Amino acid sequence: MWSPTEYTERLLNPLTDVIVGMERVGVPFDMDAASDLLRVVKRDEALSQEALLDWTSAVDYLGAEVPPNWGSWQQLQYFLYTPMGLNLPPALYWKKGRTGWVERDDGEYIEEWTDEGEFKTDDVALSWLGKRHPQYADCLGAIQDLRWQQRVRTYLETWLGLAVRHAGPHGQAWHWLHPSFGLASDRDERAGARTGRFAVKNPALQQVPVRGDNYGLRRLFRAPPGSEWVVLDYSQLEVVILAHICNKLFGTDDLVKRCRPGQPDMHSLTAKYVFGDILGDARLKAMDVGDIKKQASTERDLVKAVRYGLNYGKGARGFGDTLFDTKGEALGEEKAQTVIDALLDFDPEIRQYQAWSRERVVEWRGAVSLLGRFSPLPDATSWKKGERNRAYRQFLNYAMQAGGQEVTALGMIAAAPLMAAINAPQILQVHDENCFLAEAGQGGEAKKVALEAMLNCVELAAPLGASGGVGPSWGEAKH
DNA sequence: TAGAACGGCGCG
DNA sequence: AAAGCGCGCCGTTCTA
Repeated sequence: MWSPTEYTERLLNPLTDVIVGMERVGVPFDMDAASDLLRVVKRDEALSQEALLDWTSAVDYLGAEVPPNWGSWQQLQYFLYTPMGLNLPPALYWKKGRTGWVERDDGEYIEEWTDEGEFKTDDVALSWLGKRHPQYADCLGAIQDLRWQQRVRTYLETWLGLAVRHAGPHGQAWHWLHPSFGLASDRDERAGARTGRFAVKNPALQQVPVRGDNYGLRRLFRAPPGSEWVVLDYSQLEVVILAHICNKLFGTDDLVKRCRPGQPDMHSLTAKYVFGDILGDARLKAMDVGDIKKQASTERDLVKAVRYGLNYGKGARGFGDTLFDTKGEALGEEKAQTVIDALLDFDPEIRQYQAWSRERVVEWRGAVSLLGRFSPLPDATSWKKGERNRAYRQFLNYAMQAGGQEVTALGMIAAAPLMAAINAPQILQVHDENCFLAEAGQGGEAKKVALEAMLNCVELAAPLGASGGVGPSWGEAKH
């Protein structure tokens, strides 16, 4: 733990210098490719609109001349459930309204909820409806497509509107985006998150689509001719932090061992254990868990999702609603609890850490980070159970998220002078990922230098891991 | 008519 | 659903 003075001098002040450097250099952006892509997206968007127009006329929008505005969830909801007459989705897709507080027999106050309310129209709900009503699957799919296309168009228009042209660190004229890091530039003066993570705004480059992106948006963030994009990611940084914390608290090293280099992939190992050894044979059969899949993903992805959800306090109720079997039905609380128990049996340290956190959050009414920052959580002693539970979940998360941010910050600080020496400045940070711009042919060397700095910036009980890549753009630099 | 509230969704 | 945490941002609808 560091003193406030140490924290300021060794982390906050030098981090500010790195941030100022990133703001000055900017993020290279391929405007020509973006303009071309914008035309493509607009065309796709028009096709989706056209397909939907057929649907609206086919079902006769209850006599109204005007088709729904697909950007309005209220109008969409009306369209789906009244003119189209789709069956009601299960309870988990309802938006419920709070009616008040009730005192239970044991004196505990809990919130009371009503089933009356509006239907959700988010992506999960639309997918559910599409499965339940195959004859409307195309229509619902077109709505989902249109939403994505509209979103992508908005991204592109925003970036195109913000890009400026000037010479980069290696001398070439190119287009650049200059987001604000940390302290925001608009009316919101918050300096990033309470956990210490900082924000990247105008544009929000920490949210550039990557999962399921069919347009290749990250390829638009392209190094100028004569430069190369270098990216490095910490591997499961928050798990490493958790392993370190457990080692310090309980003297155990089960998680630590699993982070060591040369160990089998953590999530695959866990999946094999949870679905094979633990949920094998009798228990597996009894709960029909052999069919468990999270949409089309693998058991590894499911176990990974459960591990991260658990780390942040997600419970059987939540997992029961967000994990699905192969039939597309929600797993349910009971089966989800079985999966959770299996993972906790595999990693007893997590159970220990959760019990410890339950006590500490009440005692401290706050949480402490790896290097000693304190985050107040006064709700830990609220008379409302929901607020107490939330404070507990925030406590769980704070240790890992704040710790991860501190490690990343120290890595950036350690890398900065070394990268300056080889003319490869940092241009972006996305929580556990650092991007640099190297001179052509120097990407490999730059990657080595940055990796070394990132891995050795702090001494933890569990070893840090990272991997990286070099390429002409952000999208193509991935390993 | 500007701002707040809300749903929805992008990322780690 | 303050039943997984942390953010920013967009469009629609509500409200002062």
